[in-house]
Amino acid sequence: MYSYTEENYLKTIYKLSEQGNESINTNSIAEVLQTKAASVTDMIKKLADKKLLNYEKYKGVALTERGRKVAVDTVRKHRLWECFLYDKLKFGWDEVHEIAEQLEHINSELLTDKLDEFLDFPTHDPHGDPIPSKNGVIKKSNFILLCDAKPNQTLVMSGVADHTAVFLQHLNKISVVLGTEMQITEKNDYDGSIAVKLSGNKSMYFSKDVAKNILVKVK
Amino acid sequence: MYSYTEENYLKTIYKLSEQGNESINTNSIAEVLQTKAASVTDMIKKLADKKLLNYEKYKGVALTERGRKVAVDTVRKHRLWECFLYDKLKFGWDEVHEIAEQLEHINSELLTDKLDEFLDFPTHDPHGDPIPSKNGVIKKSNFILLCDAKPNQTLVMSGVADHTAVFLQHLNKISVVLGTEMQITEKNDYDGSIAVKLSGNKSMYFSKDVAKNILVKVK
DNA sequence: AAATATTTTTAGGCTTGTCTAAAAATATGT
DNA sequence: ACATATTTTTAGACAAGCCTAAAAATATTT
Repeated sequence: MYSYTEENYLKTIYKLSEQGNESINTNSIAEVLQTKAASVTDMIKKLADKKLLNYEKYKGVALTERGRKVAVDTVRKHRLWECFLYDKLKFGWDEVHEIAEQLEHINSELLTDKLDEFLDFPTHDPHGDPIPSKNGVIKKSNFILLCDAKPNQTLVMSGVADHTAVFLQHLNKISVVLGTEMQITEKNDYDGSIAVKLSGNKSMYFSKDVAKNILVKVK
Repeated sequence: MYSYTEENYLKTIYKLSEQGNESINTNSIAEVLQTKAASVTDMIKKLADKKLLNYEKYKGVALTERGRKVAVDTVRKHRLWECFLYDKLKFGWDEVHEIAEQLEHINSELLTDKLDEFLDFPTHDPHGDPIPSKNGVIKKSNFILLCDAKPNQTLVMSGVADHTAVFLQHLNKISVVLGTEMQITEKNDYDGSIAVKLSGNKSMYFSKDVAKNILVKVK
C-alpha cells in the first residue's frame, strides 16, 4: 500500500505532532529522519498529493485523518513486534526498537491481528508506551515524570521519556524496570536530584537527568 | 548488507540451481521474478561485480560460494518464519509463504538465532522443506514422489513438489497433511492414478497430477 | 523599516531497479 | 551451411528517493 519510506515519514510526523507541535516544520522532520530538508520537501509534496498530509508552502504540515490512520497503524505494528521480541524471544528492552523498525513495515493485516492475539492483546510495549487498538485509538496514559512526583506516595515505574538504548541500559544497570515500586524520600531543589525508597529497605538516588526521563504512576 | 531485490535474485538463482540446472539462464530468472530479461541482465551484472555470481555474457550464471551463502541464509530465514506463522500464529500452510516472502528480508542475525531457538530448532518448514543450518548446510531429504512409490509399503506424507496455495488448499480439502500415513493398493498405468489405503480402513484416489506433487518417505 | 539570518523550496543530478525497442549473439531447422 | 528463430544484451528512458547549490520566502535584529 504505502512504501517503507512513506510510512516512516508519516510515523515521524505523527510522533512530532504528539510532542505538542501543531504544525510540523521541514527541518524537524529532516533531523529525525537523518536526511536533508530538500528531500523532506519532495516527500511532503508527494504525501500531500496522496491526501495524507495537509500542506501549505512554507507553513509546515499536519496529518490528515487518513495519514494519521497509516501512522498509528505503523506505531501499532512497531509496538506489537516489540512485545514479541521482548516477551517471546527474550530480547532486552534496549534491543527491541531497532529490529521493530524493520518489522513494522511488514504488510499483512491478518498477521498483525494474529500477532496481537498470540501476545494476548498487550496494552503496552516493553517501554510502557500504549499500543493503539486496531481501529486507531490510543489510550492516553496518566503517567507523570518522576521529577514531578510528590514525596511519600507509592509510585510505580511505568515508562520512559528517553527511549535511547544508552538510557535503557543505564536503567538495567541500576535495576530499574517497569513495575519497580518506590517512594520519594527527598527532593533536592539545588540539582533536581531525587532520593527514593525501594522495596526491601533499599534506597537509591536519581540525578535530575535520569528522573526527568522516568515515567511513574501513583499507585 | 544486501538489498531486498538482490536477495530475491540470489534466492531465485539458488532455487533454479537446486532444480538441476547447472547454469541458469536469463529468461528463467525473469519468469520466476515476473520481470523482464533486460532487467535481469542489469542485476546479473551488478551481482557478478559483487562476486556473488559467476557470469559470462550469453552463457548464463552460477552462484559463487558467497552468493550461495546469502541465498541459503535467505531460505533459512524464510522457512523459520514459515514455522513461526504456522506453529505459533496458526496460519494455514497455504498462507505462510506470502508473508514469509516479506519477513525473510529482515536483517538481524540475532533475531534469526533467537527465532530458531524459540521454535525449538525446527528441521523442516510447514511444507516439509528442510531448514538450512546457521552455517548453510541443508540436510537432503530422502523423500520420493508418491507416483514413484511402490505398493504395499507404509508411506508417510512428508512434503510437496508444488508449493502453490491452490495445491495446498486441495490437500486441505482431501485432508492430506504432513504425517498422513498410507499404503498404495493400486497403480493405474493408463492414467497414472493411484489408490491408497489410509488409517481407519479409509481409502482414497489420487490423480497423477496430485500424486506427482506429493512427497512421501517409506516408513 | 531595513538589514541580516534562517528556513524552505526549486533546479538539476545521482543511484537503484525497472521498462521498451533495437542490436548482437546463439540455437535451430532444413 | 545457411536462413530463421530465439535468447541475451545494449541503449535510452522513467519513477522513487536521495543529494548539493542556489533562489525565494519568512523570521529576527538592530
